[in-house]
Amino acid sequence: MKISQKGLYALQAMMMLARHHHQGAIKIRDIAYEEDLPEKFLELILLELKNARMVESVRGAKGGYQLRREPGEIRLSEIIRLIDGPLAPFGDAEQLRVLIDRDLPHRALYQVFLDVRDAAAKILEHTSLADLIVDPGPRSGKGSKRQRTQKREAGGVLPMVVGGGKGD
Amino acid sequence: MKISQKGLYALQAMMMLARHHHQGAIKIRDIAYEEDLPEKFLELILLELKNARMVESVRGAKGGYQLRREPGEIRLSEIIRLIDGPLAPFGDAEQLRVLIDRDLPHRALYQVFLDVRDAAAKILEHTSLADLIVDPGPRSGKGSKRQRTQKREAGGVLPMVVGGGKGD
DNA sequence: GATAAAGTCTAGTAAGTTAGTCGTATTTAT
DNA sequence: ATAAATACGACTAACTTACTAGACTTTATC
Repeated sequence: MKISQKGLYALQAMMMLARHHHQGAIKIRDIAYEEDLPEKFLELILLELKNARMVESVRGAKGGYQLRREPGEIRLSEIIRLIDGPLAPFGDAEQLRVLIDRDLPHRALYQVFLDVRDAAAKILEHTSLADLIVDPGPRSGKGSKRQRTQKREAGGVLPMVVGGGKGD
Repeated sequence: MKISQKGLYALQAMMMLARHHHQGAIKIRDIAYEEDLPEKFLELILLELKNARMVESVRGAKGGYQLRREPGEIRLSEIIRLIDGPLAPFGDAEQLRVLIDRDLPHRALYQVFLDVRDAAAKILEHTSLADLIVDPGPRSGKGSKRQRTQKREAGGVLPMVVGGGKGD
């Protein structure tokens, strides 16, 4: 799985919209300005996010974009899959499963690929926009512990050892 | 992290060489034939693997390629990093660490990217060619349990829950 | 020492992807 | 009516990917 520049822009835009959630429609220009993204390109990205029903738009003067769901309900995996495709490092999960049971000599390799995609999916499906936003400004007055979104369906614990390798 | 076609070819070629380890130099044509890879392209790949000192070549008639180390000592992470670059889904680990401490508004996002790369690294650094080979033919007469390479430096257990998500 | 079988190396290239831009049309608040 | 906004199609330069071609070098064998 590779996150493109476009994918990063999408994530940044979504984070920005999450930060300004419930402040009504935000116009492209403001998102572009606040996140320092190329305006015209961002326009295309937002259109895609809209077609995928993650955001909604208000047209005309005073228009703009806003999230369609609560930030806590929007997972990073959704955004990444939309813009950059499957999480697997090669092909997609379905294809890998087929190869694992049909390509005998290479099945162990494909199983490793699938393990990698499962590990990535576990992280990205458990992290929502709400887990990323730093400070929406001095608004809602609850505590501010940073924690990870738990899954509704089939949730397991996740170990998540963090300070692993050193190089890359 | 994305594994390209070229990266897959490299892994297949290395697996083939692991299967035929200690059978002397194997010629490009035989690797290409057995793994069904484009011969001329494979040639370039093997050259890269040679320059990275993972394989060695024997020139001239009766020449070919062979692994420079035992299959159990060659990790998938090495091959993938060589051919397809860093394991991180965006940038590389070093860059992500810099962003995490300098880009305040996005640090949580970059931390997630780093977590994903750490998870991938943990798997790929603990899996060697020896863990992938199916059957070297009826040779060395020991048992044949499939297991994962343990790490020499700073080894920890790895949980590795396997049958995770369903789609991609 | 000629020949043939191998790896080495430099180029080139067609097709696809990425990261955008431009211009126009449409919708809506004032 | 006008101005402010999104919607949408078309285009493009630069880069990357997945190769192929061909000439050169090294070595075993007769």
